[in-house]
Amino acid sequence: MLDQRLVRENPSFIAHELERRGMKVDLKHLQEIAQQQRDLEEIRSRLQAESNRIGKQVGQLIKNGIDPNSAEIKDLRHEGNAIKKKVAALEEKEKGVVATLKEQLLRLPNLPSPRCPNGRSEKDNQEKRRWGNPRNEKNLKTHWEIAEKIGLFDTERSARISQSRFVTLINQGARLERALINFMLDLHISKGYKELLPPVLVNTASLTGSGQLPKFAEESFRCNEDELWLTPTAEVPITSFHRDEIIPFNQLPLRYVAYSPCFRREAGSYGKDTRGLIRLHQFNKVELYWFVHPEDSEEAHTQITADAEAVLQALELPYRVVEICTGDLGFSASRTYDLEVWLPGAGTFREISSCSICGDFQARRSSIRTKKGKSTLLLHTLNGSGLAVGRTMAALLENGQQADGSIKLPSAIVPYFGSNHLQPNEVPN
RNA sequence: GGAGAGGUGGCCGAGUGGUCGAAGGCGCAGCACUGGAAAUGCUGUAUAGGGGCAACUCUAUCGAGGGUUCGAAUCCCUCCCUCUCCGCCA
Repeated sequence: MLDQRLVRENPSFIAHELERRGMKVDLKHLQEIAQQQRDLEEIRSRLQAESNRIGKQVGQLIKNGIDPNSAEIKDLRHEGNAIKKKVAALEEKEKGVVATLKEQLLRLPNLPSPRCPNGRSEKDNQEKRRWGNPRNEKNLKTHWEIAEKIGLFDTERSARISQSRFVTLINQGARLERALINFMLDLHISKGYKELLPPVLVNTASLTGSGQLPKFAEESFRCNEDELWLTPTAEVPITSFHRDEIIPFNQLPLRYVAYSPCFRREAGSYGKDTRGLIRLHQFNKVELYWFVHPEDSEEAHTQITADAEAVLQALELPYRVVEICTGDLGFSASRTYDLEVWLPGAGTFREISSCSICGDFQARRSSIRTKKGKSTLLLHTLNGSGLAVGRTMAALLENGQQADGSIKLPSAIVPYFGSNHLQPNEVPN
């Protein structure tokens, strides 16, 4: 959420910054509402002060022994009642104004960082660097072709269980997924991250706090009978882990790592990536999340990205780092680096991690502050995948494929998986 | 699901209609004392939004929302949450 004061005092700045995102917004109306809200509050609070004064006066008089039924007291009561009527009318109006204001504020995305490069779309994202040596042989298989041969997962039967875009991992597939989750968690924990295993059913306030609601309701699965949603990312519960808190300055930064299944409706992506592990309604992810002092957030962004990269490097997976331009920036982010892993079977780089700095955007929505001396201020939040597990498995399959149909696995995963390779399954599923 | 108890400041805990943002204690910070510390003493110690250069000041907040009243932490209604016992269950 954007600062209400900024809306009031400098709406043209906001409009200009949102234009960098490709949004054309007229904030004149919103500014008026914000101003109106403040004016109403001012008038109302002045009346309330008057009302309080009368209340105290009556109390004092009665205490001093004046007859509660005297004319003097009666007059004060009348006066009090008159003010109360005025306040009630103002309050009702103010409530409506506040609701409208909040509703509209919650739908505005974060302002892009001054460092975020301008651009209109995905096409204008900037490649920053590459790591590793991508394989480029012809006739490399896609991960779903490989997986079918080895018997790692079953999508057809999963549709029977659920719908399309769900997967059941089988045998070595299931084992490898577990191994990857544990490997990633241990790697991050060894760097000082604190592990959380949060609920995956989250309430509306949580989704609003991190920015998924109210604008992207159609992207999340919702429970019918309860005010609960399936979380689309562990970023949501982690943000709300500290909602409405003031975290002492000396406790920052707080760095969390959390594994969670993630649920996304993927509305509007029908027909895209229909095969394999790339785009599912349910997938596993290990998420990194930082709460930092505002002054430290730029540096933290570099570090959280490096921590995500460390997973790819340990797994010997070639990737590139892409800086997202203003036109492609996520709703809550002010600046983002995507990590894209090389998928030789598909012959493309695919996003496997997105590392964003959200500034005070989520902190304001979730009311998470820090305290330095006497002054409290909103802190900054950052998140990054470390990594999307299904996509990591896809990358391992495509990058590790051998001429004989087996898959060579990186040594880092051996202690977790128990083997350095995968063999085609002899037994049909 | 049934029965009961309860939600007050960073924590504990008092407060059942009148100047209560809220006693007391703990914790924390500063100062004094000390060679240094402990102990002790004094002072301070919520958040948000307005106004003011500032000192300061106004409003709101005692789980949430309504209501009664000149006045509500205190009375009434609704909801949420927590705890205990029983039932059920992984």
